Amino acid sequence: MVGIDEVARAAGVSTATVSRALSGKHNVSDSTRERVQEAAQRLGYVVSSSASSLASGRTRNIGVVIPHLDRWFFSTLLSGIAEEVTRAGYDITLYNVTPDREHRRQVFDTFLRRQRVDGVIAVALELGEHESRALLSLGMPVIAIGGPNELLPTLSIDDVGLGRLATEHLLAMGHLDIGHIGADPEFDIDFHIPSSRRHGFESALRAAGIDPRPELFEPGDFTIEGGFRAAKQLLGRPGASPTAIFAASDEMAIGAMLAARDLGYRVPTDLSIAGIDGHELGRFFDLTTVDQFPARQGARAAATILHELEQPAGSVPDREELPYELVVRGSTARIGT
Amino acid sequence: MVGIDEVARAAGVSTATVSRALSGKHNVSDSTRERVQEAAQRLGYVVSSSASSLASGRTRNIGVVIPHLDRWFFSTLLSGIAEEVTRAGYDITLYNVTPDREHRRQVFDTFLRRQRVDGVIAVALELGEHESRALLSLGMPVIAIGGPNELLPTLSIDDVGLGRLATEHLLAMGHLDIGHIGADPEFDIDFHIPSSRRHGFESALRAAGIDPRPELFEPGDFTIEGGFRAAKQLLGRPGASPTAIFAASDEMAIGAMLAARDLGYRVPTDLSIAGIDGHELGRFFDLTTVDQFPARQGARAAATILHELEQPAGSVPDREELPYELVVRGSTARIGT
DNA sequence: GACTCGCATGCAAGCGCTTACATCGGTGCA
DNA sequence: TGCACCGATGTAAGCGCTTGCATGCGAGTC
Repeated sequence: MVGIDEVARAAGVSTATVSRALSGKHNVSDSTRERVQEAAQRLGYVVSSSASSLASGRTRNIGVVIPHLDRWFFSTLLSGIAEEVTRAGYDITLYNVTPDREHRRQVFDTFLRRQRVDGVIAVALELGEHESRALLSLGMPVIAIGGPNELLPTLSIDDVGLGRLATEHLLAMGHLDIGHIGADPEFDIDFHIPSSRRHGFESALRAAGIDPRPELFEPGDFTIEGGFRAAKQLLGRPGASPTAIFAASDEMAIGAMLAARDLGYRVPTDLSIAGIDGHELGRFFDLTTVDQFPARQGARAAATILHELEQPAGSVPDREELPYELVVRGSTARIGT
Repeated sequence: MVGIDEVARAAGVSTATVSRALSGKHNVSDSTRERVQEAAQRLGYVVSSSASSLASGRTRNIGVVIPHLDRWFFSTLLSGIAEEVTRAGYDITLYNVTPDREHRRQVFDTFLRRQRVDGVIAVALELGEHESRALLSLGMPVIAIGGPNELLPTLSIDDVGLGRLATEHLLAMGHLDIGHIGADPEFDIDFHIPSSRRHGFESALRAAGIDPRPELFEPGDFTIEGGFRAAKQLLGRPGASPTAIFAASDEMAIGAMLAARDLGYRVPTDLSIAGIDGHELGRFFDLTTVDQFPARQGARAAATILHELEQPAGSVPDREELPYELVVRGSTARIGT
């Protein structure tokens, strides 16, 4: 591996000048810079990140803490982060936290503290106080996407509003008997998103003068299969007979569509179905949804961190709301049409 | 941030001993090691990866070069890598190569050469000679998953065999008129997997004494939607009338199932459908497939690299075949049942 | 013409670890 | 008892860069 002194020799300057020329500092004459760049190019020189990091204290690397890699929402979000981060010439190192307590503790207390990264993006994790403090104590820019977090700067989405918007859409189409597939109350302890959506659902109903009926609710696990099972349950329940279903995720909504079809319902003629997320399959299934633009969420978090790194002047804003948008497609219609 | 000398002072030993104790070297007495560990724990000391890397030349970090983060196959594979790598206490840094030529060149010629990683896993990329050589010249263990590659150690899957196996299954069920959704010949230049599967398909037919009929082929883009479109095309074509369809991916097969249902076919009574991949949705759609275990592919590549890193004795085997397995479910049946 | 100033460049001291080598007590054996 | 040997520990020289400070030089100022 060629080192900086070889380049210095080749360009006839000191290593200090090579370092300055290559890292784009402004106090190098143009001619020198060109000569250095040409020499570096010719010799195939690339700075060693460990040496550079040690000397400068900057790694040009962003840590991403993420609970799942193989779920659509997360991988899409990660993709958004990756694009933005790569564009800025930074690398990404991945910390895939599993449900395993011990491993999770290790990520926060050890892995992230190895000074391998300049900043951290924590994706859709419900962080405990210890974990939040661990992130804070890293002494570097940190941003959380998702759950509200008192201690950390957060890019959060209004899950109550998301649920309300989807429900209001169904109400606006004249539906009064709306089923809901969502939060299993069991999970609520450390995963609040689904129950927020459910609150949005119920508050929209109440605002329209409708009392939520327990028999119109069915828990689901956020997969297509789970939505399918839940919808069969809901639609088969005596006395339930909803004219619309709001599922707390697009994957469950798609499962519900398939279940409805299975049971002989025509969507949307007999049953309207709406979801949340903006899943890529939504277009294919012609699913009405509230899009939350996960790729853009990732890109935005990345941009915020990068900005903070380049201009430490403005600190990360404490709390920012992410946009969402109702996308009306063919799975919902006015009642009775 | 506490440094190694604080720990040394607290434990009453030299920094050398701290380093040895913490990195699990064997020439430290048990009592000293405990004292050091206790002190490190108490002070919250974690070694700085850049300092450690610079001094030792080892980063404890694996680079993963991957073309998509948001496609099921890739994210599942990545998930497999992550689990294995994390278990060994290594980090992962992600190099998400995009179709952009310039960016791609940068990844191979610059990013990977920053000495940030100890080894590289290149996932399902068709690497050009320049790129292969760039990886080789890194002077570290490298492994490619997917395409056959003359120059690099490869974990490859027999795509011809995969296609043949799926086809043989359909033949064994008595099908003679088998449609195929797969390789768009246009893509063949830098993406050979689908055409290998197609070759497998055709060779199985020929071995059974059947000549492939061009009207029973339709290109697809590996998405559900693409499979849906292709199946409609294929099933609507006058004179085609297949009794079975083999799609080169599960996502296309699922699209084909939905299209068939749309057109009034009963699956498998009127039409058998088989795919390839082992997609998580396959179980839900009761899809017969040839599973290629992507998560295990990732885990295996990771294990190979890690092993090589720990025991540089045995070098990475040049070429290893990945296993695959026919999973028969309800989407295929004997003809005429 | 002497002096100041600013810019380009060089010098050299680290950044925080790892590790080859030296040192120092024991142990075991003749 | 003396000597070789071995395991635990310390000493200190880097690892390959970055950057504060010093230097030198040409231009601008009075």
